[in-house]
Amino acid sequence: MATGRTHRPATRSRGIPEATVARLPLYLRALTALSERSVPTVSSEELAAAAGVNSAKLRKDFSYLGSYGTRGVGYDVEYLVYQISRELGLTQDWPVVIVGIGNLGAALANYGGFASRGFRVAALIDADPAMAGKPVAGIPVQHTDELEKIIKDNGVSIGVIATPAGAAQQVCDRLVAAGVTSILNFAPTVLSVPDGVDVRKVDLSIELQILAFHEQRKAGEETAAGDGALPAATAREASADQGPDGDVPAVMPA
Amino acid sequence: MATGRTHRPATRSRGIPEATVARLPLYLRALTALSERSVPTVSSEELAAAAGVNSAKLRKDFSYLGSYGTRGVGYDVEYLVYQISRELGLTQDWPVVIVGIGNLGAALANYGGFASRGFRVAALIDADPAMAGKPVAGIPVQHTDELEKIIKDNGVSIGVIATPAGAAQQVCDRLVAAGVTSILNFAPTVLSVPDGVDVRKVDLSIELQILAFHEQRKAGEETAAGDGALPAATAREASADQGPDGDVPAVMPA
DNA sequence: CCATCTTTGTGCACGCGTTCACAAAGACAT
DNA sequence: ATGTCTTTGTGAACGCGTGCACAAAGATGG
Repeated sequence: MATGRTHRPATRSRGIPEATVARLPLYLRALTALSERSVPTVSSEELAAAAGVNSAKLRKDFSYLGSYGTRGVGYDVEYLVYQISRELGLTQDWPVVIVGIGNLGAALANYGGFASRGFRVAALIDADPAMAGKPVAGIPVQHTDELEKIIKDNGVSIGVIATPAGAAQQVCDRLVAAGVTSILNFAPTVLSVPDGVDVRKVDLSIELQILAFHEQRKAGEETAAGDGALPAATAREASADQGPDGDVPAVMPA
Repeated sequence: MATGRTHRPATRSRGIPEATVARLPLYLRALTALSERSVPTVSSEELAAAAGVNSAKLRKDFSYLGSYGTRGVGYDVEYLVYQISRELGLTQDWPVVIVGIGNLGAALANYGGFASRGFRVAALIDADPAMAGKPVAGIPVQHTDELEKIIKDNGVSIGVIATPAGAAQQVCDRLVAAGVTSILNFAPTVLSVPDGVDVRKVDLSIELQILAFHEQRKAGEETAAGDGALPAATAREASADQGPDGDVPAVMPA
């Protein structure tokens, strides 16, 4: 033992684990619901159940933010909502641009989830000249030529890419060059970006394929209940595990 | 103490790590692109670059599937496409139902990614009677009343929920009761399902909030002042985050 | 003020996933 | 055949995330 290895090179102090960050929005949602019902306090057990996680995990997550609970009582809902919102940076306004106003882009523009939590759709951008000026979700679509100007004029740092795969990297490059440092990518492509730029991808195709894998597994277990000779173990499988982990894989088909 | 919990001997053999399963679709997409360009073989290094992962990780991933590579040469593209497709269960046809044909549901229905890889939209279901019969993406929308019948008649085991949050759990329960054992959930809700049912969720709001967290982190490192108006687009070198501790004051509001 | 009861915060151990580094395996040239 | 060169497949170490189990902290009641 005495691993004596480098004890904390850095990455601590304000370093909240990525897995925890990914769960904060989940807690926030549950807390907001409680807040709307005017529930004053909530225990880790209750909140964990509402968020679909283990209570010990939740307490540990909160411990990274500080000690906001009261032993014997629980957490103050309003206070926690504020703390998490602040930690996630939702107390400020984030202008967002959506590039690629096809079916998906339009759906995103109409998605109420944006406006509700500090996010504001600053502009909709599409490469099709015929789309220019046409209002989607009450916002007129602008042409790709305006991309750089829009980003700069609005101080946009978060961009959403909902273009076909072929255009994604090019759009990404332009967004980054114009100053965007966080990208949510719905296109089925692996984007390459310079250091300092965050990319998260969301893809239906990958999610479905993962489901298909497990589905096939389940189907195979029933019919082939011969060699294993360890039937009890099946319940342990991946069963009803909720959200994946810190990251959401994504890849759409061409 | 001394719980000495027996370390699961099972979960091996056919047990491909979840993290690996999540990457297989990524490899498959890269391989398909190579296949279309008639590239016969590919090295782990090249394929890893195309998929955006580490080559050692890729090789280990493939090692769970078996030894499909040739040392000194690489992997046979076509063969690997087949093996991964088979492993993911994509060599068979998966009928899928989409419930909730709003903006998002319609976008999903129109999404070409379904048909392209073993997935077939068997039906579109919506609770609004006015939608019934109306074709979306060439498929007539059916009313929720038909849900159970549709599931059973088509042998559907995978369901996509694109309803408002309030209806999601109810729809989920009905899908499960009718025989669906895999669910892709787009509604911002934590679904509770019985053991044996897989749920994967895709949540735009959460993804954006995670981006906002990192964005705030980046912005906070430079200066506390700056409101929007980022200087020239030289967002290139912002890396080196994780500044030395003690730089972030613990603002404690009243 | 003390006893009891509830719930937080966390030390600890465990298992999974990632990465390094290298021996084994095979292609290819001579 | 033999040697060299390329690339796979994997043993081993490491670090992160998870969950248990419990002591500390504070509320509550007498």
